[in-house]
Amino acid sequence: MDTRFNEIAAVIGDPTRATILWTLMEGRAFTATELALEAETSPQNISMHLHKLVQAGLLSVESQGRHKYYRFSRKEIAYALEGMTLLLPRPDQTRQRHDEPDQPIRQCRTCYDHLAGKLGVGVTESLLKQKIISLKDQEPVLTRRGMKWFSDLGIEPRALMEQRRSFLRTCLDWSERKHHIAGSLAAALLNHMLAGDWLRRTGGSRALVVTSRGRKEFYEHFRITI
Amino acid sequence: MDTRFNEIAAVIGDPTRATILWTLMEGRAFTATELALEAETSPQNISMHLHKLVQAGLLSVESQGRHKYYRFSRKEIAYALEGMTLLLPRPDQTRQRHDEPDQPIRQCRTCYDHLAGKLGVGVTESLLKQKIISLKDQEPVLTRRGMKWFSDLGIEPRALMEQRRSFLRTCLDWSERKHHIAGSLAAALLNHMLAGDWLRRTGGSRALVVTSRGRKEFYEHFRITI
DNA sequence: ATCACAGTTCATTCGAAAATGAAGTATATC
DNA sequence: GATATACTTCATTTTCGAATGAACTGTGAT
Repeated sequence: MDTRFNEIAAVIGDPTRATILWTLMEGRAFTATELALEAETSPQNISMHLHKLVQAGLLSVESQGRHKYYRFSRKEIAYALEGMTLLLPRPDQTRQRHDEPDQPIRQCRTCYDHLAGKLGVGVTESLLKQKIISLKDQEPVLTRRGMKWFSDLGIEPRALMEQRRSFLRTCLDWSERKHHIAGSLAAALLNHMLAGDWLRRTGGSRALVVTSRGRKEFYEHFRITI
Repeated sequence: MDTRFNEIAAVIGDPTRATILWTLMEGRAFTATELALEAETSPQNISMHLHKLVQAGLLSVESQGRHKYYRFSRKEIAYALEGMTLLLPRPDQTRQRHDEPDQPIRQCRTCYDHLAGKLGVGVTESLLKQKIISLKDQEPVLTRRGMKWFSDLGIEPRALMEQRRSFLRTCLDWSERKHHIAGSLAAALLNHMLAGDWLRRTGGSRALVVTSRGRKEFYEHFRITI
C-alpha cells in the first residue's frame, strides 16, 4: 500500500499534471490542445503528461476524429481531488473576506443527487435567509413557510417525509467548506431545476450548466447572480 | 486556487514525504529518527522534508527533551489522505483475494465518533451476520434480536432513537472501501468499548490500540481475531 | 494530391530539488 | 566535565524527470 500511495502522490505531484486535474474539475472533457493552453505548455509535453495520467488510471481518453478528449476515468477521482483541498492551510475563519462581493457563481455540480458547489451553498444560504428552512441544533428543518414554498413549486414535502431515506440533512461541501442541503428534499429540488431547464447536465459528468432561464429563476427565487 | 492546489500537490508528490505521511496515518506521533528509519533515508534529509511539511501546514511538531514528535496538524489531513486512496486503480471486485486469510486487523481508528477502519468494517459485518442489524433498501436497521443484544450490553436503543441525531446509518470507509455503521448507536457502541477498556485512545490522535481484554471481547462478541 | 491541424514518439538537454558531507546546537547520560 | 544522542544548517553534488527539438502518424479540408 505504501508504494502504491507513493506512486499516486508522484503522479499528481507535478505542477503541470496538477493543473490538468484541476482544469478537469470543471466536469467536461477537454482536448489535449485545450489542456496545453490551460497549462501553458507545449503539445508534446502535455501529451507526455496525459499519457502518464491515463496510465495511472486517473483519466480516460476518447477519440473523436482527430481530437482526443480527456476526462476523469470515474467520478471518485473528482471527489478525491476535492477532498485534497482539506490539505490547504485552513483560512482564518474569524474575519470574512468581502473583496469580491458579487462574484458570479462558477462552481456548479451535483453531489450524488443534490446540488453542490458554490451554487448549492448559495441556494442553501438563501433558503435559510428566507426562513424556508431553519437550523435546530445544527440540523436543518423545514419551516411551515417552507412547506408552502415547496408545495407552490410542485414538490410535496409530506410525501417525501414518508420515504425511508433521510428527508433533509446537511452535507459538507469540500471545496466551499460550507454546508449545503442534502436528502430527499434537496434531491427533489434539483430534479425540479433540471426538469424546468434551469440547469442541464453536461456529458455524463457531475458538472452542470446554468441556462439563461436558470439565471433568471435563480435570481428570482434566491437572489443569486450567476 | 489553482496555484495553491499545485503547491499542495508538489508537497505530497515526493516519495519520501509521501512515505512520511503514510506512516503518520497510523495515528500516533513519530520522532524524526523513526520517520527516517521508516523512509530509509538520512537524518538530514528527513529533517529537510519534515520542515517542508510543517511549512505547508500538514504537520505539527512538539519538542520533548531532545526528541521532536511529528504528527498531523489537524485530523482533516488524515481524512484527505485517506480520500486519496480513491485515486488508486480500482481493484477488480469480481474475484476476491484470499492470500492472507486471517490477517490480524491493523487499521483501527475512529471516524468522528464511531469505530472505523478494518475493525469498524469487521464489527459491522459481524453485526449483520448475527442479525443484530439487517439491511432494508441498503439502509441498516436494528432487528428485534439486536434490540436485546444492545440492551444486554447496557446500551438502550430506545433512548438513542429519541435523540434528534441520526440513530443508525452507514459510513463509507475510505481505506477499506466498505461500509461501517455510524450514528448514535455506533457512537454508543464505541463508548462502550472505550469504557470497558477494549480499546484505548492514543495521544489525542484518531488511532486506537486494542487491549488484551479487547482482543478477548472482540473474539467473543464478533469472532474477530486481532 | 496537397496542405493544415491534432496529437504522438524519441533522443537530448536542462534544471529544480533531493540527497550527501561536514559541521554546529541542544539535550541527556555517565 | 566528557561523551553520546537527536536533530539542524548549509554548501555541494547528484539525480530524475520535465521540457524541448525534430521527425512521424493520422484525420480533415481544399
